[in-house]
Amino acid sequence: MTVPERLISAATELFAAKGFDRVAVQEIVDRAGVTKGAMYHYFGSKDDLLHEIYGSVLRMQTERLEKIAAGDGPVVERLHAAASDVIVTSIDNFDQAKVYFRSADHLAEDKRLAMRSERRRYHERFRALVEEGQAAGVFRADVPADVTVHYYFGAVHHLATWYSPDGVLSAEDVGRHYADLLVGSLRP
Amino acid sequence: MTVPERLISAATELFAAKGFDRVAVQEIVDRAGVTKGAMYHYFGSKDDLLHEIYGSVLRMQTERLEKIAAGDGPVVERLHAAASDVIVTSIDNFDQAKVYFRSADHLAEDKRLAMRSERRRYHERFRALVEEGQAAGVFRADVPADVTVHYYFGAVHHLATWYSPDGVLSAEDVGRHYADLLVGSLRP
DNA sequence: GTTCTAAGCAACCGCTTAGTATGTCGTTTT
DNA sequence: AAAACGACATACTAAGCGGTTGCTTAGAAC
Repeated sequence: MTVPERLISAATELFAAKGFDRVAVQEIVDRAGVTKGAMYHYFGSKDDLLHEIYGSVLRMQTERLEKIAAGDGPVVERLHAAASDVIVTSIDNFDQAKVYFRSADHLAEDKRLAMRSERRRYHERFRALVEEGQAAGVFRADVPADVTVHYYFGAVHHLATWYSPDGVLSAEDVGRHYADLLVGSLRP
Repeated sequence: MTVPERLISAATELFAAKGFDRVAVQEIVDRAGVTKGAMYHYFGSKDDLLHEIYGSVLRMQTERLEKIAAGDGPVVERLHAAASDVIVTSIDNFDQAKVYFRSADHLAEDKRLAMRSERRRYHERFRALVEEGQAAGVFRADVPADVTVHYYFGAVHHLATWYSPDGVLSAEDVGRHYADLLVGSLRP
């Protein structure tokens, strides 16, 4: 691993474990086996590290969602697949996901705005799936799609709080359960 | 308002707006119109303030849940009422709820353990409701009740991130929608 | 083989922070 | 009336923080 990779990796683990504000730059560079000079050579600030982690998760999830949503199966199946996929990939990259889920408001103002628009795009792509099902009459329409999406992603974000990879539930188990609940709640 | 009340109130607003670690004790006492001497007279530490806020929300929610769960209507209605109630009360005390939802891991070790057992009690009371419905055959049983409860409280906690009291949705609207989604997802 | 540059180090700086030690003043107790 | 006490204010400290600044070194370019 190169030095910048080691720094990102160390920062991810530490941010996931203690939260952004509880991690000193010194800890990160210690774990990466370099000094602060090296870190500030590759990254402009501590915020930059967070920004990097945050962005990479968001990009990955967005890509996958768009691919799944653009598939050609019935909308119920596509929504189920998308709902399940976000769980599985979040658990597979659990440290990164934890940082992403819990650190949105630690980003500096300028970077936060940039990220927000990309996050909105993700949200709206998901919402479009729900609305498609509503228009087709296979999903209930008395709950606004927007609310439903917030509802579901609340559940997803909360994974970081309760799920443990050492427990009895595999990532696929949770993904299936969560997707079942979502799709179930949308039955007319 | 007494001085300790003003301190709690100021801390609640600031913690809700910026997060525990981003708030200096000096800011809290400034907003409360006193000095640090006063604060450390009433509270042992900055952590104590958080602990106080955290505990009061938890106590309130637990009390209300137990009252609702112990009612004598059908389990579907009791679960719906409980699910809706937690939303409405969270929004009615939005700053407190925000602090509660987002600050669990900022508590000092000893206080965190104390809180965890009380939170578990809350969680299990809710889970018991779901299991009651499963046993009665009115709820699907292929998703573990435990997972369902985590799922729902994820959605609830996420309120702090997206909901705005100034928007078009009232607390009751959101409460009804969320409860509808939960109960809907549990239909066999 | 000299020059140039990127990579990384060690030391340091200015600032902020939670917490403390002590002082003051009005009220209650004796 | 004296003493004790509760309720704060003032002033301070010790530690930790993110970030900066030269400096050294290793390898590529010519």
